[in-house]
Amino acid sequence: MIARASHLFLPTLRDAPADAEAVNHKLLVRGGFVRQVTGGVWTFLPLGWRVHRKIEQIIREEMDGIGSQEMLMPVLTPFELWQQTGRDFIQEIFRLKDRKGADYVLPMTHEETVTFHARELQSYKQLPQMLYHISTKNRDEPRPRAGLIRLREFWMKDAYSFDRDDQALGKSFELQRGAYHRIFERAGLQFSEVEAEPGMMGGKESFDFLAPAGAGENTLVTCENGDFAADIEVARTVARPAVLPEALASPDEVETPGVKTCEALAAFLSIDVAATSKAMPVTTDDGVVLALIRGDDRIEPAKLDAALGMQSRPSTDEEIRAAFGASGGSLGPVGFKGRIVADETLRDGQFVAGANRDGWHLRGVEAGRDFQAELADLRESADGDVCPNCGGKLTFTTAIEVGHIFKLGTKYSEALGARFLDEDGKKRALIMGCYGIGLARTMAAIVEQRHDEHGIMWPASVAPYDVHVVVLQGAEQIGLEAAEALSALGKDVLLDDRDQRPGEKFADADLIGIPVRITAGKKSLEDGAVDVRDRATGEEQRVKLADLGNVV
RNA sequence: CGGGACGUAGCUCAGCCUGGUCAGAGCGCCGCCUUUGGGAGGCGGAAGCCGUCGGUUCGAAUCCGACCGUCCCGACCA
Repeated sequence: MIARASHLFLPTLRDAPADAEAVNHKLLVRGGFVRQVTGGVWTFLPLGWRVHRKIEQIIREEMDGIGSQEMLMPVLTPFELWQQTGRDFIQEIFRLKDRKGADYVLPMTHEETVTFHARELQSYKQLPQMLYHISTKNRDEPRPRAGLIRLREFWMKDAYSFDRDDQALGKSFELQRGAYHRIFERAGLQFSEVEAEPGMMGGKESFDFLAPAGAGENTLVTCENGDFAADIEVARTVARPAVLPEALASPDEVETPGVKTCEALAAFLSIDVAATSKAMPVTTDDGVVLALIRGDDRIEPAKLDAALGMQSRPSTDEEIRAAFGASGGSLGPVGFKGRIVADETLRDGQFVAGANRDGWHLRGVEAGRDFQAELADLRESADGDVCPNCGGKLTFTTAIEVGHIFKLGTKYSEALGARFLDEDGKKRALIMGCYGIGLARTMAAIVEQRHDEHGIMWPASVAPYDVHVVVLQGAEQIGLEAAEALSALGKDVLLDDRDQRPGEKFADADLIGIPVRITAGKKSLEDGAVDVRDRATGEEQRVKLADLGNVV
């Protein structure tokens, strides 16, 4: 196939839009792949849609390859289904009414709908089943951002597995996991599979596929020795040991006028900051809870909520006053009547803590002796932590969550009554798993990972065209012949036949990032040949038309 | 939803502080000429309700207010 650039809607730009910051945003807009219609809502222009469809096709092939069956579920969904599963409270769901006043949602995921259909599975003999579809999702995002990374409308591949028991679910899960690795490898993406938070999905086990990128919403923690990778929200890494002062037989009150932070406290007492403790009061549905971490740490909210088993938010000044009788800066666990959750780093040893009296602290406070607390991993992994498996050095990388797989269990099947008869004649709820991939995010991640100062460098597997033939003046004939020869070999060819200056054509070619560029110009014409250039390496060689098939 | 920045031509921006030839530039676009292996050059041209509404003023892109929108940080987040 040959596409003539002179006829395409391919609006490349010399400048990036002023409000673009993320690399994927700048390059995809400049290259004429996408345009924003409004916040978080984008059109894929012809070139961008070709890439999107390439990614889609890779996913489709790998899904089909593990026996997952493609179908298509509607976007417009009765709200009633979401009420039945108890997800009607989620803020991000787009809601609308029809003219009769009936409620609908534009869902961000299709558990409800697919489970609605799964009610037709009635016997263990029909299991296992894996169903998927690739289609539009909507989320009423409070803040879309970073180009194609956080959108209000996007395409997703979501697959769902239905099994009779946990063991069978394990098998489905492994099939999906394998397919995910193949999909991202084929898409030319560098990624890590990590343990993750299930979030609003519910369920027990979940893994994220994180692609390191210059822009992204996740932080990937990896060990230099390759034996550890986790999202920072769940990373259990090892903190540096604290230098603790001599132990005291009981807590000792010390006046600390004007000391409000742990750093100031440590300096005032001439001790290691890690020998202090930081009190973080949070408010939950059950009232104020004290979260306690080491003075040099920050709290990881996702871990805290997981430890609490409920959502929390920082307490207000009034709530703190009422609960502690003191203000922030002098809070501590000793004498606090409510629930206390302390980080594991505070399990052993004595720490300095607030005295719940403005301007005073306690030295020699010991968990278990001076206060009772639940111990949990609450701290955010920090620079200087080491690998929990081997003690190796850790690196922290911004990453894009391109995929995620969950073991859901029976949450949706029970809520919607999707049951089957097992061999023993008993009715059981289907055991479900769900598996998602964000298409536009994957595309954005590829751009983030594979670009240089001139533009994108698509891997061949997802490039919008296989070859970019740049025709310069005086070489129109051989350029067309080259394009036709490649087309006859089954290649998709973008033929730049525009009446533009060479520099402009080359710059556009670099920007668009098709892996192979062929230049037909007077220089090569003298040899009856064309110049074949690798976009990624910049290597160029002169090739006779007859030999093109061996090179491209 | 909190904090910050911004909104002038298709894109990037100047002008605003100090109201009155301020409707401007570069790139892009259209026509002609010239040029052709890394965004050349010349001549001519089209193009903006200065985000919207309201207020102040003899007069508003410019000052004030409200609203809308976009981006960034945070909150939030399959």
